[in-house]
Amino acid sequence: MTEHQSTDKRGHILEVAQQLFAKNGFTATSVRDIAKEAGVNIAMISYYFGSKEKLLEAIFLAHSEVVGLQIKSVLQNDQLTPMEKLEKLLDGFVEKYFSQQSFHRLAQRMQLRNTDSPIMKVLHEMKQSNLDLLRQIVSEGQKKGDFKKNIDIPLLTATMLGTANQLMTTKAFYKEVNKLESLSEEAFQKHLKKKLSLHLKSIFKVLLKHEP
Amino acid sequence: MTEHQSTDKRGHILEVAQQLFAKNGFTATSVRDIAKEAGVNIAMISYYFGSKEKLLEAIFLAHSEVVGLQIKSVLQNDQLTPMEKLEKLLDGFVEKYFSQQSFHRLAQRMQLRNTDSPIMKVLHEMKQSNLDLLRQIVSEGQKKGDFKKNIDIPLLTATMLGTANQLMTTKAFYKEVNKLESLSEEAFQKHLKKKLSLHLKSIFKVLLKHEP
DNA sequence: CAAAATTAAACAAACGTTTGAATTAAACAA
DNA sequence: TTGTTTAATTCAAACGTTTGTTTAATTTTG
Repeated sequence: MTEHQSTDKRGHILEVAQQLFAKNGFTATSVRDIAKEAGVNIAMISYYFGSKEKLLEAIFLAHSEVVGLQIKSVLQNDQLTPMEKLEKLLDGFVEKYFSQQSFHRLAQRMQLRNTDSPIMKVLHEMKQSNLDLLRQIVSEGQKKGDFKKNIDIPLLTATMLGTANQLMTTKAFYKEVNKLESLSEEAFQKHLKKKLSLHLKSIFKVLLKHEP
Repeated sequence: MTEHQSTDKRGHILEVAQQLFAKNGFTATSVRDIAKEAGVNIAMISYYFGSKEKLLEAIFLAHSEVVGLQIKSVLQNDQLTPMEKLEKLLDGFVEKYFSQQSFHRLAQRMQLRNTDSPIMKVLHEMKQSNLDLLRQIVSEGQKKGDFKKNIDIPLLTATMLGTANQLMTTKAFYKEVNKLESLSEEAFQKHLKKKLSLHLKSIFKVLLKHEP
């Protein structure tokens, strides 16, 4: 999308492949489809990545390198309350999710496979990182007495990611049901992002906070 | 699973195909895979269903026929409170989800496709049915003054189905994180079912009820 | 000039589907 | 019950495509 050929052909193939894999699935996408869409010769996939499977792995490896960076700054540096940190975490999650929609769609597909491969390792790390971060915030909130005890954090993260996934894969349905067809795609995305963010925040708040 | 060959070969193929499609995906599952697993000749798929694609449609059509039956009884006949009806709805959802795991996994895959086909029509009906049912209960609760106004029901259903989907596709992760490896598969499923049910109930309760 | 990048062509393997013959089941008449 | 006929089912084999990958020659780059 940003860079174009000639400068970074490998990166361009990676980007195009991610889009197609996300849209149509790994098996349903042929290397010829990718080559045609990227404007390169078929043999370049083998040349740059070795195989179609390794190309898929390269996509996930590329994403694993940028994981867990912007998060820590939010968590440790500030003197925010646990609840404020939680809000920042959820905002960051939604923001990242929306800016990487095709990757998350692809990740959903790969999760359904449930084989053990370098790909699942990357996904496992991402989930673990989400989990650890939330655990830390919740733990802090519990020590301060702001949050309940006995929080099932894996379930919470399942709701977070699951709601985002479900909303994204059925956004056409959501648009139709809420009669939002008149909105531009951009405006709709913005609307959706805000809705999801508020929704997750209210769920998390209410499940974590003590009854008044 | 229940019936076996000779009596209902068509149904047996349908069942086997659902399992394989759910596990490995539509494109990644060959008609030879299905035929071998079902113990029939390859040509029988064309004979009974016409094509691989029509076989997939037949799976969804079979599920569309059993939709929206047991629900209405829960909703209309009783003199339950809206909150009690909501609990029954969620219990029914979780129960049905767990008893039809492979279908829901397959449905998740098809939802990611987002093409318009008879399959998406069936899925659309199912979502609509869930939505309408919840809408009715919520509306009743609002009239009685038990529930808040301005509930985003599509978002709620996204959380319901999304959480279930996410939990199911990452249940190995959930098992590992919660150190439940010692449990038998059966016991683990039971544990998961109860957890999910309570989790969804508390989310729905707290998002619907007025602040005390 | 050497190394890296790019290409068209070809490869065997796997794919969904069809064919036409062989087998089994059902229907019917005696 | 028989024997005969018709339809439904099952099968191995083959069909034409498409698949991912490789080859070997060519072009571009440093």
